[in-house]
Amino acid sequence: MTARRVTLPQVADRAGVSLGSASRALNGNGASPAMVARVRAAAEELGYQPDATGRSLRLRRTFQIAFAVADIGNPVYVEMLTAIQEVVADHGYRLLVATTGSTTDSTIALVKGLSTGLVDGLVISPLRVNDALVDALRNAAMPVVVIGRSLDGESFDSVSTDSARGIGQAVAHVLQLGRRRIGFLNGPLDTTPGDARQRGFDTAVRREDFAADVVDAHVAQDFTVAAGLAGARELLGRHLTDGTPLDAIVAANDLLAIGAIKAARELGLRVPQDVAITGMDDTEIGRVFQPSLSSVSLRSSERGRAAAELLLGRLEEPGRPSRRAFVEPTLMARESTLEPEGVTA
Amino acid sequence: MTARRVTLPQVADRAGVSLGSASRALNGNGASPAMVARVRAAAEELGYQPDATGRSLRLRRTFQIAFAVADIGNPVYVEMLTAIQEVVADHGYRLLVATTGSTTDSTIALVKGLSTGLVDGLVISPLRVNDALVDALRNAAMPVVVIGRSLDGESFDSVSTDSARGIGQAVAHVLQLGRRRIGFLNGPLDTTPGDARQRGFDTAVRREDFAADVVDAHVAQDFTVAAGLAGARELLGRHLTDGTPLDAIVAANDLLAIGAIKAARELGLRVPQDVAITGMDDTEIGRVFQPSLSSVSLRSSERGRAAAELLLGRLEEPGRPSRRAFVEPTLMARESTLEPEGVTA
DNA sequence: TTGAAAGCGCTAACAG
DNA sequence: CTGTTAGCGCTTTCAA
Repeated sequence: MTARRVTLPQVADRAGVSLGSASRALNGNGASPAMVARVRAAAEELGYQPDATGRSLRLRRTFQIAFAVADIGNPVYVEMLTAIQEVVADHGYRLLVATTGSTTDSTIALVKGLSTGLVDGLVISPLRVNDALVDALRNAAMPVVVIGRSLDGESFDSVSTDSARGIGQAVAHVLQLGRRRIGFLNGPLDTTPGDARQRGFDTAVRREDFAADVVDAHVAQDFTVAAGLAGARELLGRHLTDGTPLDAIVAANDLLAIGAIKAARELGLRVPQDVAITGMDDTEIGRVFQPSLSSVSLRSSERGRAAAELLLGRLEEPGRPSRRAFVEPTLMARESTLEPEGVTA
Repeated sequence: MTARRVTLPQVADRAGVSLGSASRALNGNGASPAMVARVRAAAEELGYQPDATGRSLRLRRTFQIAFAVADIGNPVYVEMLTAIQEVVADHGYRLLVATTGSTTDSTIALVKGLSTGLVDGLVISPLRVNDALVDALRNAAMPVVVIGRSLDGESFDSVSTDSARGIGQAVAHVLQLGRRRIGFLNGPLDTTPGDARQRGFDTAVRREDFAADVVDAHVAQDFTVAAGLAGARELLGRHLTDGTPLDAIVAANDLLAIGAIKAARELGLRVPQDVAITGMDDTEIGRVFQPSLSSVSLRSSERGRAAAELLLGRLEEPGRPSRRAFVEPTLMARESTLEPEGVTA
């Protein structure tokens, strides 16, 4: 183990040719068939594996891509990660996982740390954004693709979705089911998704055809099940006591929604009969949950794949104008909003 | 964006000192305070970021480590990934995520591909193992830590657990609850975990105090919810029809167990009243599920952390004898086996 | 087509 | 303490 590696000069020696010829032979540039054969044989014999670092230094490319998110544990990011990994691996790139932390400062530090030539490009999905971060991204030493709000006008390649509209779809869905006392359970408002989803809800409420009698919004501490549980206890609880029990909760993501289902159960409410609950992100955990969770799909895999493809495209053609991919949200109606049986329309 | 990067000679020039001095000043080796100040200032001014590739080539270290698993989407691996990422980031290393695929051949190819000097070490959790893979791992150009079965006697650093024993704990648990018709729902037997867990179940069944009346085992196609659902339908179904309905299912992981709960519901069985169900891995998805899933914790985070620490330790002290970390399985009893209320023991 | 040589950006050994 | 120089492993000019 950890044996001294075989280098190209050694291969050249063994083959009795020059270093340059060995390189050319192995990389399939102008070399005679005989040369190729000799060098290949020598390389094989010695178990030669070209050194990635030497190669990178010379080529000024590392064939590495980084994916940076606040928290890799989040199922949404895992989906993106999987998709990105698949795409870049297919193109001979390797994937570095980086954690931004939850602040813009830590994100900026990360971006700077990555700007050291060790990756050829970066896919980032920042939770919070400010001007300094946009600056850091613009000055980064490599191409950047942003997943999320498309920053800074048109200057970055980006893939976005309209989660505000997604919230609108969820609201429309519960209204259509006849629900009239609607709670919105959001995560922190100073995050990109929290902000967008809040706007989505506010817009939905202002629509002419918004027919609810009771509307209430609550901001949970975080986009997690635990925060959703606590937040929904509060949200559901205050309407139980004031005599306007909510019959629907629209949650800003699946984890919050699952927390809300648990809170509803605790309070003796049936889901969906007493209270319909929707999530967002359409994660595995929601699909598998009992009751299965109605959720607005933001197509995380697709966004990941699109981001990877944008990045690879730019690496091939650095000067091209920036592009923006857009993914439509879609509501997936499941058991957490649909009455179990014989609803006779 | 993608601006030409500032190099150390440029910094040296700007500071009016030699290249060597600039390097020393920045790396905090023997340099006078005045020198350090000048160089720092120049570096700051130019926005100098040392080039990772040049550095790596010279140092023969990349400060990168790789984590390789069959499928990063699996919650267990995500937990490990998160833990590993945390540890290595704390020590200034970066984490590369690699996918082995599900065969030994694809895993071997990956290991060889990683043996090109681009990572300083590898943490791998192989799903399937054979001699060729062990060989490839032994000949890898960098230290390897194996999570899972400790391979090849003592020669690798490894972190393992006793999942066979964990299955024994689950069996003991349901027996203690008075269950006497027990089904075992496993995943593919040609995998390391499938094999170990099967042995665990077989051993449990042969124990003197094994008091069940009915014992049956079923192998699902995969370690997934879908496979668990299909497998449990079959397993539960055949005992419903033959008049020996199972009152407990021990599943080989949480995803299978959740599939089993869904199958039980479909068949009109209450969990845990009619059939108690246990999982393994103690994942978030199981903890959050309704009913919350009794599961044998294999402490994935801890195993990830331990693996990362073993690897970092070896990088500091390459010649040290190989070590093995061991993590005890622990049963976490939850609602999927515990009667809801007032069991008056 | 081949060989010789330069050089990517960096650190460390060697003189002074 | 500082400057000069070599060299990590590789690809790619430049001549022959």
